[in-house]
Formats: sequence, C-alpha cells, structure tokens
Amino acid sequence: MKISARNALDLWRGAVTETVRSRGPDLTARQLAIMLCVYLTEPPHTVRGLATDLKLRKPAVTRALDKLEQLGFARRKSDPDDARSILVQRTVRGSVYLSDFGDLVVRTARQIS
Amino acid sequence: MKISARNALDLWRGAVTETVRSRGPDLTARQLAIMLCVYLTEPPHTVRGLATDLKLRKPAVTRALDKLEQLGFARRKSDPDDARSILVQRTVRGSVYLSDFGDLVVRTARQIS
DNA sequence: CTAATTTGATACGGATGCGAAACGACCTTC
DNA sequence: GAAGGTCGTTTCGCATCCGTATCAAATTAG
Repeated sequence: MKISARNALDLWRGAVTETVRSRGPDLTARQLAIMLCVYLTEPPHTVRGLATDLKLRKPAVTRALDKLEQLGFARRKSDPDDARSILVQRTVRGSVYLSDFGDLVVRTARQIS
Repeated sequence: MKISARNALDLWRGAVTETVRSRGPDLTARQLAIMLCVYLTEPPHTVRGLATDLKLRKPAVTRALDKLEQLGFARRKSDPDDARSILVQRTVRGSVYLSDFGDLVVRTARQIS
C-alpha cells in the first residue's frame, strides 16, 4: 500500500465528505473505532477489552455499544464461561455497512491522482 | 493509488484507532469534513458554500466553525467585497494538525499488507 | 461461607450537537 | 430610500455524549 500524505488527506476528505453528504449513520470517532475493531480484529471482544485497547472508560464503551446495537451494527451475547462478561458480536447489517464503506473508500481512491 | 476494500477498512481502523487512543481533538464527521474542505480545496470558503457542498444547514456550519475556531484550526474574516459574507481561512495550527494526520495515515498504510 | 474483586450497566450533572425559526446586518432593486 | 432578498448568527427545545461515582451480579480468594 503506497500513499503520500497529500493523497491520504484527499482520500479522507473524499470519503468523509461523501459520508456526510449521504446522511449516513452519524457515528462518532469512538463509535466507529469500536465498530472497526469488532469487525476487523479477532474475537472475542468484551467491553473491558475494547476499553483497554482504545484507552476509553468502560461507560463510554457501554454507551457506544448501545448506539451500535440500536443501529443494528452489533449484538451483545453473554459469555457462557463467565456470566459477568459480554461478547460483542457482528451482524449482517454491520458487515454490509462496512463493506459499502470500504467500497466508497476504494472508489474515492480511484479518483485521486 | 491502489487499494482493496479490505485494506481500506484496515487503514481506516488503524488511523481512527490511533486518533482515539491519543486523545486528539474530538471532531465530529461534519467538523472534520468542513476542515478538510477548507484546507484541501480552493478558497474562498463561505458558510453558505460549505453548507451547500456538504448538504448541511447553515447553523450546523456556523457551529462547526465555532468549534474549529476554538481549536485554532480556522479563522473567520469578513469579506471586503460583501460584508454579509465571511471567508473561512486556514491557520498554521490547522495545517500542522492535518499534516500530522496525513503522516499518521501514511504510517498506518505502511503497516498494512 | 464470607469477603474481596471483577464486570458491565446506570444515575447524575454538565457539556455539546442538532433542526427550526427568528434575527440583525447588509446588499440589491426599483 | 423603501421593500425585498441574502448571509451568517442566535435562540429555543431537545437529544446525545461525556466522566465520576455507584450499582448489582458473578467470580475468585481465603
């Protein structure tokens, strides 16, 4: 993957601009980071683990998961091995959303130099 | 610029995750989109123009500019040719921030596949 | 069994964002 | 110069997010 700093910024602008324009789900940076972590890194994902990984407080993760669950982008499942923990799971809807977003970035990249 | 959808998502995750972790300025997607537009596209930039371009309401742009100005990432200057308009201007601080962010994306890209 | 710890969720007060509507200042038109 | 339009801002009520502190439930340690 080769990319210059200028191209990186243009890429970011193109994708973020298009997201804003199209009135997509209004995710904060934290919510998006959590979502990408859940979908792109190996399970299992717990509230505690996500909080540690992203240097967030636990309530912030709980609330972000509330939002993602409300959008249908994540599901909570209690851990059978430790009923205190919850396992954050992916959904079809979330997979589709991220897939579309990835395609948007690719299309944007093609338009740049 | 060649990039696969999967790499695009990994790139996004890496950069957003690092931004969250490092406690950078907590910009919303709208605020970021406005900032990138101001810095990466040709001036002049007005509230009206930014709102039209991003399909936002004017008060949303005004508030985003309040935030960017508070962070030292933008300046308002009244248009000498039409005192109703304001011209959104770049700052050194904002340039440095975006430059650093671009470098972060480049570094992240290097770590991917 | 009891006490201490861990886990995720919740209550609270405060900060910040939103859209709709209204506003003052300014330009344009006649 | 009065009427109407444009531009950016402000006000209003509402929704969402934050961090701190606290909670109940489950687990672990003694």
